[in-house]
Order: sequence, then structure tokens, then C-alpha cells
Amino acid sequence: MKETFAHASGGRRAGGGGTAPPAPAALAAKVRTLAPSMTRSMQRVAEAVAGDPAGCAALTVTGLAELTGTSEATVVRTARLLGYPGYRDLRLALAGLAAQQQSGRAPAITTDIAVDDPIADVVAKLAYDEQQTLADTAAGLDTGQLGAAVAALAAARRTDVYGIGASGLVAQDLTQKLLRIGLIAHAHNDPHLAVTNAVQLRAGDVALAITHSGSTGDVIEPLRAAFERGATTVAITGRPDSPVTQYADHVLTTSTSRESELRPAAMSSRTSQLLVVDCLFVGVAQRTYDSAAPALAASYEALAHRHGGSRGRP
Amino acid sequence: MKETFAHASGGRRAGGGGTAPPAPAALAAKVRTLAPSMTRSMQRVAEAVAGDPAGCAALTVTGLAELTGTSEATVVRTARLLGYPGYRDLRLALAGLAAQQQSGRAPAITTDIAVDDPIADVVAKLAYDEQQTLADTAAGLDTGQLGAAVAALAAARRTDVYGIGASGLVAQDLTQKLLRIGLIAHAHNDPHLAVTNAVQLRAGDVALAITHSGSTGDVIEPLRAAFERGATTVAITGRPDSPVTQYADHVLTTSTSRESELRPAAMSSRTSQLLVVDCLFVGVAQRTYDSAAPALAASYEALAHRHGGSRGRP
DNA sequence: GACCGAAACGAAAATATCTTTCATGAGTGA
DNA sequence: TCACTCATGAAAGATATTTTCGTTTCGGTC
Repeated sequence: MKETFAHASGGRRAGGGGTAPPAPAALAAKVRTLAPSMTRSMQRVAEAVAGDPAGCAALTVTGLAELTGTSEATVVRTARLLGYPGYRDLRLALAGLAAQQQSGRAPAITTDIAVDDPIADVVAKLAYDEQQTLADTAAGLDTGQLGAAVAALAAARRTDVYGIGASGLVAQDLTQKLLRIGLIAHAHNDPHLAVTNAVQLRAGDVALAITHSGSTGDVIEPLRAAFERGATTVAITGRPDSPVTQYADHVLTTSTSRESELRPAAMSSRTSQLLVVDCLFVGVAQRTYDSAAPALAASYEALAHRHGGSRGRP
Repeated sequence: MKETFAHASGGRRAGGGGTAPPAPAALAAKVRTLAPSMTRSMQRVAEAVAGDPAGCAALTVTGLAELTGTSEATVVRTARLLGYPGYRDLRLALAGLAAQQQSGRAPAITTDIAVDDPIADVVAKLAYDEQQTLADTAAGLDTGQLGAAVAALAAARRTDVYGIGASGLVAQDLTQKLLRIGLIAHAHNDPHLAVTNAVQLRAGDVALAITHSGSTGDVIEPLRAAFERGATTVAITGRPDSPVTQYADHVLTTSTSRESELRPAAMSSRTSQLLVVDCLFVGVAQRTYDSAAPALAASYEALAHRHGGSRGRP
């Protein structure tokens, strides 16, 4: 029978009425404090518990009793002495302790990836790096410039996006998104066609160049053409002082993180660029909400039949 | 100890989800990933568990069943679905999670992006969400499957990658990277051509499908064709129990985060997929280091002249 | 050295908890 | 509408935990 229903309440206030609430992480200390007052068998149990919380958490009373060469009763008695209602609760605390220890160990990540890193480390390091990149990008993004770019995009008659290589994929990503909310956008990865199209742009249109180095000629040229035609130009680059910014009305800076041999710069610049692009998209979607929302819904609807049932097993 | 692994179907299946050992902190992510394939009652249980780990850890099966208005059986079933041998183990993991949350950083308050959020908030929220997605993905990634996929890619005579829409860009990203280290890879976004090419694959080749829903026919078909031809098949999907996994030797699960109107699922799934793809790439680069390193250097060199001076001001 | 009392200890019973089985009913597609 | 599947919970069946209680061990005393 539980009458403890108010969910948002104290959380871990067990109430109970007992004298000692469970100990969170002070377990090792408690063991040392109480050890003198323990019998020999209990000490063995306490020692095992303090020595390998994670391991013990995986054991049942019987298991721990066997491991320490004692009996179930002794294990329970020890748990009681340590302040828990029973072994079950000690075990829970042990699991918590183990998790804490584990997570505390995590930040010891040297960010460089070595050739012989185990795969699990690779995952952790890459995830960490990309998280870092995101944080840096968000911190370094000029919201004024971003807002201006959003306004321009939202009002544009049409938008052209330029990007080559990895940045080309980001360009396509943005284009796909803009199309989804009913805007007219096009991603160019053929430099010649890009220029050809750029000269068609005029005031009120938007040209957006994505280049990490800021020096990719194939991307700068069309932006320049658009710029000279009077279109509003935006550059997403990791180098705010690079050539591309000469022709950009608004510059959005992506962050540049350390690169290493196994982790080329393209990787983090892509992450960074995508965040910027997402911000642009959401900003534009906000501004054009009345038309964007139905458009999004419609495109979602249109795709629904291409996927199987909504359930896992169609 | 029970070895209840009954599901074993014949053939060379990756096991749609039975492979994962207990998840430590990836629980919230796992709940989100698996929720779609859950029944209503199970969802209620999963929700309670994800919403208040600490509280649930204090409950017995019966207690949790009562709290969620379901039965013990359902609770156990949910625990199983989440990857634990039984409720007892889920409870232990819950205790660990609670301890982590408590000792760890601030509570993860994720507010949905609203139409009238100022642009600075949009940036912060998007960055935070994507960071969360990365963490979840890393935590939930099965390194065994990842390692197997890496080994297959590194040894492949050739690799075909399938993806449509946003996933198509991820497919291209992977392809670009693999090409850079001298492997033979191709990204297909034309379903017909993809199938046509898939039937050319044979044992030792790798086919890799990227689909968030796991139910995109255009992507499943070529994977199936490759599978039937004896190629090694890999699926990157957010739904480990979806149709695509039927034809996948190795399944890499991406995380699914909350989506909202202004932040479509595609956004976080892309982030998640890219992390997985990066892990694959780095893993392969490690394994083929002797040939990958020079290839990387060469491609870098070849591109150098396309960018202006190495400095910002040309 | 033998004996006594108290505490420690573990075997096994008693209880709580978890897991499995099975019948039932809701929902679904033909 | 009917047959069928699948989700669901009640209760039986297994495990794990707690309690009980008798045996063993230890320290001291005669």
C-alpha cells in the first residue's frame, strides 16, 4: 500500500520514522567508522562492500555471503549496521555509488584520438569533441548577425546556397529544410552553375556561402556575383577575417576546434556549421510560422506513406 | 541464472535489441528510442521510470505496477524491453542513474522552442539539445556492433551506402570520408540505381543503410538485395526493432530525442547519425592506418591550392 | 583443565519480491 | 460481422530476502 503519490514532492524523503537515513556516498567512511564495532564476519562483508561496490551490487545476499564466506544472516546484519533497512537497500545504495564512481571517472578524456584507442574510447572522445564544438559555436555566435540573416532569409524571394565538399552537404541540409517550410532555396555545388545562377539574383534575394576556410574560390565567386547584383549575402565560415567575408553582408562564425590526424577539421567544422544552419532554419520558421507550420505538416504527411506502419512491426 | 535468449531466429541476424548489456546512464535515451515499439501500458511504465528514476528505484515491482496502474507482468516486460534481465536489474540501474543525476550537474531542463523565443534562446536550446543527443547516442551505441561494422568496412572490397532525404546527406558524408582514406565507397540516393548496384555486391562487400525510421522502403530494398547477395549489411537507425534490421548483420542505434514542431525529429536524428558515421570513419581509419594516413595527407594536399593563401588575408 | 554465559554465527523456515504462465478481452483487418 | 492477434493482468511458480532459532565459539572463572 502506497499513499506516497505526490510525485513532485521531496523526492527522496522516505519518511519512515527510522533514525538513520541511507548514506549516499559516505559509505566507505561509514565502514571505517563502524568497523571496530563489528564482528569478524561482518567486517569481512563490510570490507568486500567498500572495496568493490559495483561488484557487490551485482550479487544477491546469498552471493555476497558465499563470496565473503559467511551467511545470509550476517550480510543482512551488516547492512543493518551500516544504516540500511536491509540488504536490498544497501544494494541499491551500492549501485548508486558505483554509478557515481564511474561517472566521476569520465572527464579524464584526453581529447586526441590515438591509433590504438579502443572503439569505446573513440566514441566517447568524438562525442565529447562534438559537444565541445557545439558549445563553442553557440557561445561564439553573434546573435545580431544571426538575426539579420534570419530576417533576410525569411523575406527573401529566393535563396541560393553555396558549398563544396563537406560544406556542400551542409548547404543541402539547409536547402532541404527551407524547402520544407515553403521557401524557395537551391543548393549549388557546381561552381559554374552557381555563378550562372548568382547573376540572376537581385535585391531581396539571399545568397549564402558556407566555407570553413573562407578561402574556397568556388564558393566565393558566386557569393561575389550575388553581392554585386545587390542580393543580401551571408557567409558561414570559421575565419571571420577571410576573403569570403568581403562580400558578405552578414557573417556567421563557426568555431574551429583542435584537429588531429584521425579527426580532420572537416568533422568539427561540419558540426559547427550544422548548428548554425539549424539556428537559421528555426529562426526563419519562427518568423514565417503561419506559413511554415502548415508546410511542415504537409511535408510530413506526404512522407508518411513512404514509411511503414507507425509501430515497430508493420 | 537464466539463459532466456529464446528469440534466436536462424540465419545471421544481429539481434534487434537483445544484444545490448544493461545501460547505465543511457536510460532516458533508451526509453525514447524504444517507446514507439512499446504498448500503451509499457509506455506508462517507461515514462514513470524515465521521469523519476529515484522514486521508481524505491519501489518494488508491485509498487511500480500500482503507481502506473498496470500489472507486475507489464513492469517486468518493460524492464526486459529496456534491455535488462528483469525488474531487479532495472531497479539497480535506476538507483545508479538517480545517484548520478543527484551528484551530477543541474537537472536537464529542456524547454521546447517556442515561436516567440528570442534568437539567443533558440541558439542555446538548439545547442543544448544537440549536445544531449550526442551524449545519448554515445551512451547507447553498442560498441560490439560498432566494432564489427568497422571491421567489415575496413576489409570491404567496396562499400555502398543508402540514404534518402536528410539521411542521404549523412550517407554522402560517410562516403566522402571513406573515399578520402582510399576506400571504395558510393552513396546512392536513387532507389532504383541503388538496387541495381546492390545486386552486384557479394560476400566481403559492405552495404550500409541509414534511415531514422527504419521503415523507408527505398533504403530497405537495396539493403535487402545486398543482404541476399551475401554482402555484410549494416543499418544505422533510430528504431532497433524496425524492418530494416531484418536485413542487417550489424545494427547501430541512433538516439531519438524529443521533437517539437519547430525542431523536427530529422534534426536530432541527423546529429546522431553523423556521430555514428564519424565513429565508423575513425574506427576504419585506425584499422587501415598505414594506408589511410597517406591518403588523408594526399587529399588534404590536393585541396590546398583550391583555398586561397593558408592565411586569412590573400 | 572443565565449566558457564554471552555473543557470533549459520541453517533453515518464513516472508517478501520477482518471474512466468495462462486465460481473457480489446482492438484490427478481412 | 467474424476470426484473429496481441496486449494485459491474475495468479501460480520461482527467487531472493529476512527472521528465527539452535549450534558454535570465545572469554573468563572455578
